[in-house]
Amino acid sequence: MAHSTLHWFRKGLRLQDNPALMAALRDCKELYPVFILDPYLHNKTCMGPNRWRFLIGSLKDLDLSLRKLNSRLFVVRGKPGEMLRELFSRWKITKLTYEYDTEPYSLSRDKEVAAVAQEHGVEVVYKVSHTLYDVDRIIEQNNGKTPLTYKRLQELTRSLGPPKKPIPAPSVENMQDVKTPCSENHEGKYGIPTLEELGHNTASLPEELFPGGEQEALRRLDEHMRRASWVCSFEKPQTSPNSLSPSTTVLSPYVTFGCLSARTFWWRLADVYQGKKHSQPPVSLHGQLLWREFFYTASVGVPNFNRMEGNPVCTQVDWDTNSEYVAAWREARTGFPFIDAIMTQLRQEGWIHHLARHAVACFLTRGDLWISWEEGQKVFEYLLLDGDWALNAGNWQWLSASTFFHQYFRVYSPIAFGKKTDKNGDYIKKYLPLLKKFPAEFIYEPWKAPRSVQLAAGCIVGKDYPRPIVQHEVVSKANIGRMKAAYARRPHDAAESPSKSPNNKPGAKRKVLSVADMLMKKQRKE
DNA sequence: AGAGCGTTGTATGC
DNA sequence: GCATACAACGCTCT
Repeated sequence: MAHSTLHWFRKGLRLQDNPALMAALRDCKELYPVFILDPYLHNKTCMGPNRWRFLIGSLKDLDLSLRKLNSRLFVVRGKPGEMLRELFSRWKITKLTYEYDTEPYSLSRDKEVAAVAQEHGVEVVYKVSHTLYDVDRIIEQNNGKTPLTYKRLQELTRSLGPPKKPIPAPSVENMQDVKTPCSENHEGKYGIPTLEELGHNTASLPEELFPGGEQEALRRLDEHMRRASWVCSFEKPQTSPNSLSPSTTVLSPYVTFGCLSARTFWWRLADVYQGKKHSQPPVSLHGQLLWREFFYTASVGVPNFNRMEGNPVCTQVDWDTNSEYVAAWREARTGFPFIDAIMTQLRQEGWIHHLARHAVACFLTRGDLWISWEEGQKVFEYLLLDGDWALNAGNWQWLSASTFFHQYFRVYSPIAFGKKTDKNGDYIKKYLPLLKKFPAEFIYEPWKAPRSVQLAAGCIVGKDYPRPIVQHEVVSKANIGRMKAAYARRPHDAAESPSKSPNNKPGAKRKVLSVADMLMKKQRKE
Protein backbone atom coordinates (compact mmCIF):
# COMPACT_ATOMS: atom_id res chain seq x y z
CA MET A 1 0.00 0.00 0.00
CA ALA A 2 1.26 3.47 -0.87
CA HIS A 3 1.27 5.81 2.09
CA SER A 4 0.62 9.45 2.65
CA THR A 5 3.45 10.06 5.04
CA LEU A 6 4.16 12.95 7.36
CA HIS A 7 7.79 13.19 8.42
CA TRP A 8 8.03 15.31 11.53
CA PHE A 9 11.33 17.17 11.93
CA ARG A 10 12.04 18.20 15.53
CA LYS A 11 15.73 17.89 16.16
CA GLY A 12 17.43 16.04 13.30
CA LEU A 13 17.21 19.04 10.95
CA ARG A 14 19.08 17.25 8.18
CA LEU A 15 18.72 14.91 5.25
CA GLN A 16 21.94 12.92 5.80
CA ASP A 17 21.89 10.05 8.26
CA ASN A 18 18.18 10.45 8.83
CA PRO A 19 16.80 6.91 9.07
CA ALA A 20 13.30 8.08 9.99
CA LEU A 21 13.16 10.18 6.84
CA MET A 22 14.32 7.20 4.78
CA ALA A 23 11.61 5.14 6.44
CA ALA A 24 9.13 7.83 5.41
CA LEU A 25 10.01 7.33 1.77
CA ARG A 26 9.32 3.63 1.81
CA ASP A 27 6.01 2.78 0.07
CA CYS A 28 5.22 6.46 -0.02
CA LYS A 29 3.23 8.33 -2.66
CA GLU A 30 2.76 11.61 -0.82
CA LEU A 31 5.33 13.05 1.54
CA TYR A 32 4.74 15.96 3.91
CA PRO A 33 7.94 17.14 5.63
CA VAL A 34 6.80 19.14 8.65
CA PHE A 35 8.39 21.23 11.37
CA ILE A 36 6.15 22.38 14.20
CA LEU A 37 6.79 25.64 16.02
CA ASP A 38 5.73 24.50 19.45
CA PRO A 39 4.89 27.37 21.80
CA TYR A 40 6.25 25.30 24.68
CA LEU A 41 9.72 25.08 23.12
CA HIS A 42 9.85 28.01 20.72
CA ASN A 43 9.00 30.94 22.90
CA LYS A 44 10.64 34.17 23.94
CA THR A 45 11.57 32.95 27.43
CA CYS A 46 13.56 29.86 26.51
CA MET A 47 14.88 30.89 23.18
CA GLY A 48 17.06 33.97 22.79
CA PRO A 49 17.35 35.80 19.45
CA ASN A 50 20.62 34.09 18.49
CA ARG A 51 19.22 30.63 18.96
CA TRP A 52 16.00 31.58 17.20
CA ARG A 53 18.05 32.88 14.28
CA PHE A 54 20.05 29.63 14.19
CA LEU A 55 16.84 27.61 14.06
CA ILE A 56 15.42 29.77 11.27
CA GLY A 57 18.63 29.32 9.27
CA SER A 58 18.47 25.58 9.77
CA LEU A 59 14.85 25.45 8.61
CA LYS A 60 15.63 27.55 5.53
CA ASP A 61 18.46 25.20 4.64
CA LEU A 62 16.29 22.16 5.16
CA ASP A 63 13.56 23.64 2.97
CA LEU A 64 16.12 24.39 0.26
CA SER A 65 17.47 20.84 0.33
CA LEU A 66 13.97 19.38 0.21
CA ARG A 67 13.08 21.61 -2.74
CA LYS A 68 16.03 20.17 -4.63
CA LEU A 69 14.21 16.86 -4.22
CA ASN A 70 10.98 18.39 -5.54
CA SER A 71 9.59 18.58 -2.03
CA ARG A 72 9.44 21.32 0.61
CA LEU A 73 9.21 21.98 4.32
CA PHE A 74 5.89 22.85 5.93
CA VAL A 75 6.34 24.94 9.05
CA VAL A 76 3.29 24.62 11.26
CA ARG A 77 2.46 26.89 14.21
CA GLY A 78 0.77 25.41 17.28
CA LYS A 79 0.72 22.59 19.79
CA PRO A 80 1.97 19.38 18.19
CA GLY A 81 -0.91 17.18 19.35
CA GLU A 82 -3.56 19.57 18.05
CA MET A 83 -1.77 20.46 14.84
CA LEU A 84 -1.05 16.88 13.88
CA ARG A 85 -4.66 15.90 14.55
CA GLU A 86 -5.69 18.53 12.03
CA LEU A 87 -3.05 17.60 9.47
CA PHE A 88 -3.76 13.86 9.68
CA SER A 89 -7.28 14.59 8.50
CA ARG A 90 -6.53 17.36 6.03
CA TRP A 91 -3.75 15.49 4.27
CA LYS A 92 -5.21 12.00 4.79
CA ILE A 93 -2.00 10.85 6.45
CA THR A 94 -1.48 7.11 6.95
CA LYS A 95 2.08 7.09 8.29
CA LEU A 96 4.03 9.31 10.70
CA THR A 97 7.81 9.18 11.01
CA TYR A 98 10.19 10.97 13.35
CA GLU A 99 13.52 10.75 15.13
CA TYR A 100 13.39 9.47 18.71
CA ASP A 101 13.92 12.21 21.28
CA THR A 102 14.78 11.37 24.89
CA GLU A 103 13.92 14.65 26.64
CA PRO A 104 11.12 14.27 29.20
CA TYR A 105 8.94 16.89 27.50
CA SER A 106 9.50 15.25 24.12
CA LEU A 107 8.60 11.83 25.47
CA SER A 108 5.32 13.06 26.90
CA ARG A 109 4.58 15.04 23.71
CA ASP A 110 5.28 12.02 21.54
CA LYS A 111 3.14 9.79 23.70
CA GLU A 112 0.23 12.17 23.20
CA VAL A 113 0.89 12.30 19.47
CA ALA A 114 1.06 8.50 19.27
CA ALA A 115 -2.42 8.36 20.79
CA VAL A 116 -3.72 10.85 18.22
CA ALA A 117 -2.09 8.80 15.47
CA GLN A 118 -3.75 5.64 16.68
CA GLU A 119 -7.14 7.37 16.70
CA HIS A 120 -6.61 8.29 13.06
CA GLY A 121 -5.24 4.89 12.08
CA VAL A 122 -1.85 6.43 11.37
CA GLU A 123 1.13 4.09 11.58
CA VAL A 124 4.02 5.52 13.65
CA VAL A 125 7.67 4.80 12.82
CA TYR A 126 10.51 6.31 14.80
CA LYS A 127 14.28 5.80 14.68
CA VAL A 128 17.17 6.52 17.03
CA SER A 129 19.63 8.85 15.32
CA HIS A 130 20.25 11.82 17.59
CA THR A 131 22.77 9.95 19.74
CA LEU A 132 25.60 7.56 18.86
CA TYR A 133 23.77 4.73 20.58
CA ASP A 134 20.29 3.98 21.77
CA VAL A 135 20.91 5.26 25.30
CA ASP A 136 18.25 2.94 26.71
CA ARG A 137 20.44 0.09 25.45
CA ILE A 138 23.42 1.53 27.34
CA ILE A 139 21.39 1.53 30.56
CA GLU A 140 20.19 -2.03 29.88
CA GLN A 141 23.77 -3.09 29.28
CA ASN A 142 24.54 -1.70 32.75
CA ASN A 143 21.86 -3.89 34.34
CA GLY A 144 19.28 -1.15 34.27
CA LYS A 145 21.42 1.32 36.18
CA THR A 146 22.60 4.67 34.90
CA PRO A 147 26.37 4.81 34.45
CA LEU A 148 27.58 7.68 36.63
CA THR A 149 31.23 7.65 35.62
CA TYR A 150 32.75 8.23 32.21
CA LYS A 151 34.91 5.13 32.57
CA ARG A 152 31.82 3.02 33.02
CA LEU A 153 30.16 4.57 29.99
CA GLN A 154 33.27 3.84 27.96
CA GLU A 155 33.20 0.18 28.99
CA LEU A 156 29.52 -0.07 28.11
CA THR A 157 29.87 1.52 24.69
CA ARG A 158 32.91 -0.64 24.01
CA SER A 159 30.86 -3.73 24.72
CA LEU A 160 28.12 -2.46 22.38
CA GLY A 161 30.62 -2.04 19.56
CA PRO A 162 31.15 1.06 17.42
CA PRO A 163 28.15 3.29 16.65
CA LYS A 164 26.13 2.62 13.50
CA LYS A 165 27.50 3.98 10.26
CA PRO A 166 25.60 6.99 8.94
CA ILE A 167 23.30 6.53 5.96
CA PRO A 168 23.25 8.84 2.92
CA ALA A 169 20.67 11.53 2.30
CA PRO A 170 17.72 10.59 0.12
CA SER A 171 18.48 10.94 -3.58
CA VAL A 172 16.32 12.00 -6.49
CA GLU A 173 15.98 8.28 -7.28
CA ASN A 174 14.64 7.61 -3.77
CA MET A 175 12.06 10.32 -4.47
CA GLN A 176 11.00 9.08 -7.88
CA ASP A 177 7.54 7.89 -6.88
CA VAL A 178 7.15 10.37 -4.06
CA LYS A 179 5.26 13.62 -4.44
CA THR A 180 4.87 16.52 -2.09
CA PRO A 181 1.67 18.37 -2.98
CA CYS A 182 2.89 21.95 -3.20
CA SER A 183 0.19 23.35 -5.44
CA GLU A 184 -2.14 24.37 -2.64
CA ASN A 185 -1.94 27.96 -1.59
CA HIS A 186 0.03 27.34 1.55
CA GLU A 187 3.30 29.10 0.81
CA GLY A 188 2.40 31.80 3.29
CA LYS A 189 0.65 29.64 5.82
CA TYR A 190 3.49 27.14 6.18
CA GLY A 191 6.39 29.50 5.58
CA ILE A 192 9.67 29.77 7.46
CA PRO A 193 9.27 31.97 10.54
CA THR A 194 11.02 35.29 10.98
CA LEU A 195 12.70 36.79 14.01
CA GLU A 196 9.91 39.33 14.19
CA GLU A 197 7.39 36.53 14.52
CA LEU A 198 8.72 35.73 18.00
CA GLY A 199 8.93 39.42 18.83
CA HIS A 200 12.70 39.77 18.71
CA ASN A 201 14.18 43.08 17.76
CA THR A 202 16.26 42.44 14.66
CA ALA A 203 17.93 45.83 14.59
CA SER A 204 20.09 45.12 17.63
CA LEU A 205 21.19 41.68 16.50
CA PRO A 206 24.94 41.11 16.35
CA GLU A 207 26.73 39.59 13.35
CA GLU A 208 25.89 35.96 12.71
CA LEU A 209 29.12 33.98 13.18
CA PHE A 210 27.58 30.52 13.07
CA PRO A 211 24.74 30.27 10.57
CA GLY A 212 22.41 27.34 11.06
CA GLY A 213 21.80 24.49 8.64
CA GLU A 214 23.05 21.14 7.44
CA GLN A 215 25.06 22.56 4.54
CA GLU A 216 26.98 24.89 6.82
CA ALA A 217 27.48 22.03 9.29
CA LEU A 218 28.98 19.79 6.63
CA ARG A 219 31.17 22.60 5.35
CA ARG A 220 32.41 23.24 8.85
CA LEU A 221 32.99 19.55 9.44
CA ASP A 222 35.03 19.29 6.20
CA GLU A 223 37.03 22.34 7.15
CA HIS A 224 38.12 20.77 10.44
CA MET A 225 38.55 17.21 9.22
CA ARG A 226 41.08 18.48 6.67
CA ARG A 227 43.33 19.40 9.60
CA ALA A 228 44.37 15.80 10.22
CA SER A 229 47.25 16.45 12.59
CA TRP A 230 45.17 18.89 14.61
CA VAL A 231 42.37 16.33 14.86
CA CYS A 232 44.76 13.56 15.88
CA SER A 233 46.48 15.60 18.56
CA PHE A 234 43.29 17.23 19.90
CA GLU A 235 43.18 17.24 23.69
CA LYS A 236 40.32 19.24 25.07
CA PRO A 237 42.01 20.49 28.27
CA GLN A 238 44.86 21.84 26.14
CA THR A 239 42.60 24.07 24.08
CA SER A 240 42.21 27.69 25.06
CA PRO A 241 39.05 29.18 26.56
CA ASN A 242 40.05 32.71 25.63
CA SER A 243 41.57 32.67 22.17
CA LEU A 244 40.33 35.42 19.86
CA SER A 245 38.82 32.87 17.50
CA PRO A 246 37.46 29.52 18.67
CA SER A 247 40.11 26.93 19.54
CA THR A 248 37.64 24.07 19.07
CA THR A 249 35.33 23.10 16.20
CA VAL A 250 32.09 24.91 17.16
CA LEU A 251 30.19 22.03 15.67
CA SER A 252 28.14 21.73 18.86
CA PRO A 253 25.23 23.96 17.73
CA TYR A 254 24.91 21.83 14.60
CA VAL A 255 24.90 18.61 16.59
CA THR A 256 22.38 20.08 19.06
CA PHE A 257 19.83 20.85 16.35
CA GLY A 258 20.74 17.72 14.44
CA CYS A 259 22.04 19.62 11.40
CA LEU A 260 25.02 17.31 11.87
CA SER A 261 24.63 13.69 12.90
CA ALA A 262 26.83 12.64 15.84
CA ARG A 263 27.42 9.39 14.01
CA THR A 264 28.58 11.20 10.87
CA PHE A 265 30.96 13.21 13.06
CA TRP A 266 32.17 10.02 14.77
CA TRP A 267 32.92 8.16 11.53
CA ARG A 268 34.55 11.15 9.88
CA LEU A 269 36.88 11.30 12.86
CA ALA A 270 37.51 7.56 12.56
CA ASP A 271 38.53 8.14 8.93
CA VAL A 272 40.99 10.82 9.96
CA TYR A 273 42.36 8.67 12.82
CA GLN A 274 42.80 5.67 10.48
CA GLY A 275 46.39 4.44 10.60
CA LYS A 276 47.61 7.41 12.64
CA LYS A 277 48.60 7.89 16.22
CA HIS A 278 45.82 9.90 17.85
CA SER A 279 44.56 11.15 21.19
CA GLN A 280 42.08 9.05 23.17
CA PRO A 281 38.89 9.61 25.17
CA PRO A 282 38.12 11.43 27.35
CA VAL A 283 40.24 14.23 25.89
CA SER A 284 40.03 13.37 22.17
CA LEU A 285 37.32 14.51 19.76
CA HIS A 286 35.81 11.01 19.89
CA GLY A 287 35.94 11.54 23.64
CA GLN A 288 33.85 14.70 23.31
CA LEU A 289 31.12 12.78 21.50
CA LEU A 290 31.23 10.20 24.28
CA TRP A 291 30.77 12.95 26.86
CA ARG A 292 27.63 13.90 25.02
CA GLU A 293 26.53 10.29 25.16
CA PHE A 294 27.37 10.17 28.85
CA PHE A 295 25.13 13.11 29.73
CA TYR A 296 22.35 11.94 27.41
CA THR A 297 22.39 8.57 29.12
CA ALA A 298 22.32 10.16 32.57
CA SER A 299 19.48 12.45 31.50
CA VAL A 300 17.40 9.43 30.55
CA GLY A 301 18.26 7.35 33.62
CA VAL A 302 18.09 10.03 36.31
CA PRO A 303 14.69 11.45 37.26
CA ASN A 304 14.40 15.24 37.52
CA PHE A 305 17.74 15.56 35.82
CA ASN A 306 17.45 19.32 35.30
CA ARG A 307 16.68 20.03 38.95
CA MET A 308 18.33 19.60 42.32
CA GLU A 309 15.21 18.61 44.24
CA GLY A 310 13.99 15.14 43.50
CA ASN A 311 17.20 14.37 41.65
CA PRO A 312 18.61 11.35 43.47
CA VAL A 313 22.20 11.74 42.27
CA CYS A 314 22.45 15.47 42.93
CA THR A 315 23.96 16.78 46.17
CA GLN A 316 21.40 18.95 47.93
CA VAL A 317 23.07 22.31 48.49
CA ASP A 318 21.75 25.33 50.41
CA TRP A 319 22.27 27.75 47.52
CA ASP A 320 21.52 31.42 48.18
CA THR A 321 18.82 33.43 46.48
CA ASN A 322 20.21 36.70 45.20
CA SER A 323 18.64 38.17 42.08
CA GLU A 324 21.18 40.99 41.95
CA TYR A 325 24.04 38.49 41.80
CA VAL A 326 22.29 36.51 39.08
CA ALA A 327 21.64 39.67 37.07
CA ALA A 328 25.23 40.89 37.45
CA TRP A 329 26.53 37.54 36.26
CA ARG A 330 24.10 37.30 33.36
CA GLU A 331 24.66 40.90 32.27
CA ALA A 332 28.45 40.77 32.46
CA ARG A 333 28.90 43.21 35.32
CA THR A 334 30.53 41.15 38.07
CA GLY A 335 33.59 43.38 38.04
CA PHE A 336 35.83 40.46 37.10
CA PRO A 337 36.91 41.17 33.51
CA PHE A 338 37.55 37.53 32.65
CA ILE A 339 34.05 36.54 33.76
CA ASP A 340 32.40 39.57 32.18
CA ALA A 341 34.24 39.08 28.89
CA ILE A 342 33.05 35.49 28.69
CA MET A 343 29.46 36.46 29.46
CA THR A 344 29.69 39.19 26.83
CA GLN A 345 30.90 36.72 24.22
CA LEU A 346 28.07 34.40 25.20
CA ARG A 347 25.45 37.13 24.81
CA GLN A 348 26.84 38.37 21.52
CA GLU A 349 27.89 35.18 19.77
CA GLY A 350 25.90 32.42 21.44
CA TRP A 351 28.98 30.28 21.88
CA ILE A 352 31.83 30.18 24.41
CA HIS A 353 34.61 27.66 24.87
CA HIS A 354 33.97 24.74 27.17
CA LEU A 355 36.56 25.88 29.70
CA ALA A 356 35.12 29.39 29.64
CA ARG A 357 31.83 27.75 30.63
CA HIS A 358 33.69 26.12 33.49
CA ALA A 359 35.02 29.43 34.68
CA VAL A 360 31.69 31.27 34.69
CA ALA A 361 29.73 28.29 36.00
CA CYS A 362 32.10 27.75 38.90
CA PHE A 363 31.98 31.48 39.62
CA LEU A 364 28.17 31.57 39.74
CA THR A 365 27.83 28.47 41.90
CA ARG A 366 30.32 26.89 44.29
CA GLY A 367 33.23 29.23 43.57
CA ASP A 368 31.96 32.70 44.32
CA LEU A 369 28.30 33.71 44.16
CA TRP A 370 26.77 30.56 45.71
CA ILE A 371 23.79 30.67 43.36
CA SER A 372 21.97 27.51 42.32
CA TRP A 373 23.20 25.88 39.13
CA GLU A 374 19.59 25.87 37.95
CA GLU A 375 19.79 29.67 37.55
CA GLY A 376 22.85 29.31 35.37
CA GLN A 377 21.20 26.55 33.42
CA LYS A 378 18.31 28.86 32.50
CA VAL A 379 20.64 31.60 31.28
CA PHE A 380 22.69 29.18 29.19
CA GLU A 381 19.59 27.63 27.70
CA TYR A 382 18.46 31.05 26.55
CA LEU A 383 21.80 32.25 25.21
CA LEU A 384 23.69 29.22 23.90
CA LEU A 385 23.27 28.16 20.28
CA ASP A 386 24.17 24.68 21.48
CA GLY A 387 21.87 24.82 24.49
CA ASP A 388 20.95 21.18 24.91
CA TRP A 389 18.65 19.99 27.67
CA ALA A 390 20.73 16.98 28.72
CA LEU A 391 24.17 18.48 28.29
CA ASN A 392 23.25 21.74 29.93
CA ALA A 393 21.80 20.05 33.01
CA GLY A 394 24.64 17.53 33.21
CA ASN A 395 27.43 20.04 32.88
CA TRP A 396 25.92 22.44 35.40
CA GLN A 397 25.74 19.61 37.89
CA TRP A 398 29.33 18.74 37.10
CA LEU A 399 30.66 22.26 37.49
CA SER A 400 28.77 22.98 40.66
CA ALA A 401 30.22 19.72 42.07
CA SER A 402 26.66 18.52 42.65
CA THR A 403 26.89 15.35 40.57
CA PHE A 404 29.64 13.42 38.72
CA PHE A 405 32.44 15.71 39.90
CA HIS A 406 33.25 15.92 43.58
CA GLN A 407 36.57 17.73 44.04
CA TYR A 408 34.84 20.89 45.15
CA PHE A 409 38.04 22.24 46.66
CA ARG A 410 39.38 22.75 43.15
CA VAL A 411 38.07 26.22 42.48
CA TYR A 412 38.69 28.22 39.34
CA SER A 413 40.14 31.64 40.00
CA PRO A 414 38.38 34.37 37.99
CA ILE A 415 41.77 36.09 37.87
CA ALA A 416 44.41 33.39 37.49
CA PHE A 417 42.66 30.88 35.22
CA GLY A 418 42.47 33.06 32.13
CA LYS A 419 46.07 34.25 32.47
CA LYS A 420 47.37 30.79 31.65
CA THR A 421 46.36 31.11 28.01
CA ASP A 422 46.04 34.89 27.60
CA LYS A 423 48.60 36.78 29.64
CA ASN A 424 47.98 40.08 27.91
CA GLY A 425 44.23 39.93 28.28
CA ASP A 426 43.58 40.36 24.56
CA TYR A 427 40.37 38.37 24.91
CA ILE A 428 39.16 40.70 27.64
CA LYS A 429 40.03 43.72 25.51
CA LYS A 430 38.11 42.28 22.57
CA TYR A 431 34.88 41.78 24.49
CA LEU A 432 35.21 44.61 27.01
CA PRO A 433 36.69 47.41 24.88
CA LEU A 434 36.10 49.73 27.82
CA LEU A 435 39.15 48.12 29.44
CA LYS A 436 41.38 47.99 26.38
CA LYS A 437 43.74 50.68 27.57
CA PHE A 438 44.54 48.92 30.84
CA PRO A 439 48.08 47.53 31.00
CA ALA A 440 48.39 43.74 31.11
CA GLU A 441 49.45 43.95 34.74
CA PHE A 442 45.96 45.08 35.78
CA ILE A 443 43.69 43.77 33.04
CA TYR A 444 42.44 40.83 35.11
CA GLU A 445 42.01 42.95 38.26
CA PRO A 446 41.50 46.58 37.24
CA TRP A 447 40.42 47.60 40.74
CA LYS A 448 44.05 47.16 41.79
CA ALA A 449 45.27 49.72 39.28
CA PRO A 450 46.32 53.04 40.83
CA ARG A 451 43.98 55.91 40.12
CA SER A 452 46.50 57.44 37.72
CA VAL A 453 46.48 54.24 35.67
CA GLN A 454 42.69 54.16 35.64
CA LEU A 455 42.60 57.79 34.52
CA ALA A 456 45.10 57.12 31.78
CA ALA A 457 43.05 54.11 30.66
CA GLY A 458 39.97 56.30 30.55
CA CYS A 459 38.08 53.92 32.79
CA ILE A 460 37.41 54.43 36.48
CA VAL A 461 36.55 51.33 38.45
CA GLY A 462 33.34 51.90 40.37
CA LYS A 463 32.14 54.42 37.80
CA ASP A 464 32.79 53.19 34.27
CA TYR A 465 33.37 49.55 35.14
CA PRO A 466 32.00 47.85 38.26
CA ARG A 467 34.01 47.02 41.33
CA PRO A 468 34.33 43.26 41.93
CA ILE A 469 31.03 41.91 43.21
CA VAL A 470 32.79 39.69 45.78
CA GLN A 471 36.25 39.17 47.20
CA HIS A 472 37.22 35.95 45.53
CA GLU A 473 39.85 34.85 48.06
CA VAL A 474 37.39 35.29 50.90
CA VAL A 475 34.18 33.85 49.44
CA SER A 476 35.78 30.91 47.67
CA LYS A 477 37.28 29.74 50.96
CA ALA A 478 34.01 30.13 52.79
CA ASN A 479 32.18 28.33 49.97
CA ILE A 480 34.49 25.33 50.18
CA GLY A 481 33.37 25.11 53.80
CA ARG A 482 29.70 25.33 52.82
CA MET A 483 30.25 22.64 50.23
CA LYS A 484 31.94 20.43 52.79
CA ALA A 485 28.89 20.84 55.03
CA ALA A 486 26.52 20.03 52.15
CA TYR A 487 28.48 16.87 51.39
CA ALA A 488 28.40 15.90 55.06
CA ARG A 489 24.58 16.06 54.91
CA ARG A 490 24.47 13.69 51.95
CA PRO A 491 22.57 10.52 52.75
CA HIS A 492 24.91 7.56 53.01
CA ASP A 493 24.57 4.11 51.51
CA ALA A 494 21.95 1.89 53.14
CA ALA A 495 22.98 2.53 56.71
CA GLU A 496 24.10 -0.84 58.04
CA SER A 497 27.22 -2.56 56.81
CA PRO A 498 26.55 -5.93 55.17
CA SER A 499 27.75 -7.88 58.22
CA LYS A 500 25.32 -6.12 60.54
CA SER A 501 22.37 -6.37 58.20
CA PRO A 502 19.65 -8.62 59.61
CA ASN A 503 18.70 -10.27 56.34
CA ASN A 504 22.26 -10.77 55.26
CA LYS A 505 23.18 -14.33 54.50
CA PRO A 506 26.74 -14.91 55.62
CA GLY A 507 29.03 -15.51 52.71
CA ALA A 508 26.40 -14.49 50.15
CA LYS A 509 27.04 -11.37 48.17
CA ARG A 510 24.31 -8.95 49.03
CA LYS A 511 23.79 -5.97 46.85
CA VAL A 512 23.89 -2.76 48.83
CA LEU A 513 21.56 -0.28 47.24
CA SER A 514 22.45 3.32 47.79
CA VAL A 515 19.71 5.78 48.66
CA ALA A 516 20.12 7.13 45.17
CA ASP A 517 19.56 3.70 43.64
CA MET A 518 16.41 3.18 45.64
CA LEU A 519 15.02 6.59 44.80
CA MET A 520 15.69 6.00 41.15
CA LYS A 521 14.05 2.60 41.16
CA LYS A 522 11.00 4.01 42.84
CA GLN A 523 10.66 6.95 40.48
CA ARG A 524 11.24 4.98 37.29
CA LYS A 525 8.27 2.78 38.11
CA GLU A 526 5.91 5.73 37.94
C1' DA B 1 39.39 -0.93 54.88
C1' DG B 2 42.45 1.00 51.75
C1' DA B 3 44.50 2.30 47.39
C1' DG B 4 44.03 4.44 43.05
C1' DC B 5 41.73 7.30 40.11
C1' DG B 6 39.15 11.24 38.38
C1' DT B 7 38.94 15.36 30.69
C1' DT B 8 40.33 20.86 32.07
C1' DG B 9 42.80 24.17 40.21
C1' DT B 10 46.04 27.30 42.54
C1' DA B 11 50.17 28.86 44.52
C1' DT B 12 54.86 28.15 45.22
C1' DG B 13 59.25 26.45 44.53
C1' DC B 14 63.07 25.01 41.51
C1' DG C 1 58.03 24.23 32.23
C1' DC C 2 57.58 20.81 35.97
C1' DA C 3 57.00 19.02 40.59
C1' DT C 4 54.88 19.55 44.87
C1' DA C 5 51.72 20.92 48.79
C1' DC C 6 47.39 22.32 49.57
C1' DA C 7 43.42 19.67 52.19
C1' DA C 8 40.59 16.32 50.62
C1' DC C 9 35.73 14.62 47.62
C1' DG C 10 33.19 10.03 45.82
C1' DC C 11 33.41 5.94 43.10
C1' DT C 12 35.44 1.52 42.00
C1' DC C 13 38.10 -2.32 42.60
C1' DT C 14 40.70 -5.18 45.53
